Amino acid sequence: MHDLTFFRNNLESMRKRLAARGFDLDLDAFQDLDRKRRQAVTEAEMLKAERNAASIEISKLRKQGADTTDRQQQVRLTGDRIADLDQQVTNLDDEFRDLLSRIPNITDASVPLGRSSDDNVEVKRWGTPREFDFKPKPHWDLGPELGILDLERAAKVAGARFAVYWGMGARLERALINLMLDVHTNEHGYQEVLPPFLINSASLFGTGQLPKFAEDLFRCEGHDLWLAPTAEVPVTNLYRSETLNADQLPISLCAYTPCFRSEAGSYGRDVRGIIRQHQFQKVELVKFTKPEQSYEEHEKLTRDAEDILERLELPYRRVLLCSGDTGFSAAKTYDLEVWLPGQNDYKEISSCSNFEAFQARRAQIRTKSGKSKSEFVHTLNGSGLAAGRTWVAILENFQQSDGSIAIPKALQPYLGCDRILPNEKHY
RNA sequence: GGAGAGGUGGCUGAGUGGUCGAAAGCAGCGGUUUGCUAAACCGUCGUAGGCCUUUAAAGUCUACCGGGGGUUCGAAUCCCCCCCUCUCCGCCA
Repeated sequence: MHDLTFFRNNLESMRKRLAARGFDLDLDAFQDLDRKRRQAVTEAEMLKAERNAASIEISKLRKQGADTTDRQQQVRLTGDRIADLDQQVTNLDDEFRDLLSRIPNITDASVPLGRSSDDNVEVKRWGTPREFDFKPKPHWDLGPELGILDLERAAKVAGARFAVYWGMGARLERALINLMLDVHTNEHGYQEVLPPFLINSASLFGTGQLPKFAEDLFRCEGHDLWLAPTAEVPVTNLYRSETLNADQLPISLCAYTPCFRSEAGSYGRDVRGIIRQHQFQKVELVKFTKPEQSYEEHEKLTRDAEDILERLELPYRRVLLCSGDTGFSAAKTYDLEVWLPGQNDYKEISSCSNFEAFQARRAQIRTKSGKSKSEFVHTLNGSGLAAGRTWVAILENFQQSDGSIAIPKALQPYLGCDRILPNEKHY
């Protein structure tokens, strides 16, 4: 959400910058609503001042023993008009807030202009895709053949876009999560948190998923609770409505959580395998920073995510999203894409964003040092990494001609072996 | 799920219908005093929104005592609903 005063004072330039990311701001609608709201507020407040004065007057008169019935009757009428105006103000406020809360963040100056993912800019490439002396298989063949991935039974138990992992498949997922958490907490300076997986509407509003993207979420019937689509939501909202001491910033947190997404509108995309699931596991990195340090921390956070890929010896590239492809709340986003031999392409495995004050303003997360006025923090987050897609990358990149999977050195202590062989107990 | 207690400013904590945005204390900030520190003393000290103003400041008004509704000329205070915290009981991993 934008700062109203700033937005109002810079309407034309905001309109242009929003257009750069493909959002069409209706200036007339904005100004009209803004003007109507201020009119109603002004009128209601004038009447309230009048009523307050009259109440004090009545109080004095009654102490003197005067009959105030008529005066009370008059004020009562004023009260009715106030109630009427207050209702108008409430309605206009809601409407205005709704309008404001659906306007996306503006992108940073370093973000290239563009309309779609075609205009994203590759800024870096690490590792060389391996040369195979046989035709590499996609994970949806490898997993079931090894008896470690079972999509049929997942469909029975839950439905399409769910997975069941057996034996070393399950252990591989757990090993990846443990490796990521250990590296981030021990070597990158993040504190681990384990947040709730169900979250309320206020939290989703704070990070920007609501009100605009409700259809992407799963909701618990009869409760104000939703399944978290990413740990970004519960972790960023840990400090909702709080003022953080500037000396403590930046605060770096990492969290393992499952993530639940309805994937409405993704029909036909990534239907094979486990690239796109209703549930996937992820280790998330979240930072709260002072405004002036957020871009430096954004680079660091992205490097922290990349470090995991490098330890796992997985070739990847870093892509800077263009204005049109950057998400609703973000000012700047890097996607990390891992090489998947089975798809013969790079595929998103992490997304690292700087939201500047956009989420902090929605979630009321401030910072204050000494006597300076409090200001909104900047929030950042990134996957470090999506475990499901890392699982896929391990299988596809390290598959052997005999169908087994070699395990990169860094992961071996976590998996307890250097190779995944066919699961003899998968019936 | 049942019974009870409670939610007031950064914190502690008064306040049961009328200048209460709210006593007092602590912390914070500014100052006086002081060889330094400490103490003492004086002052100051919430947030948001509207009006005014070129912006800001100042000024002024409005709102805010967990959230929402109601009663009243007037609500932190009375009534109703909800949420949260704590204690006990039940249930449960």
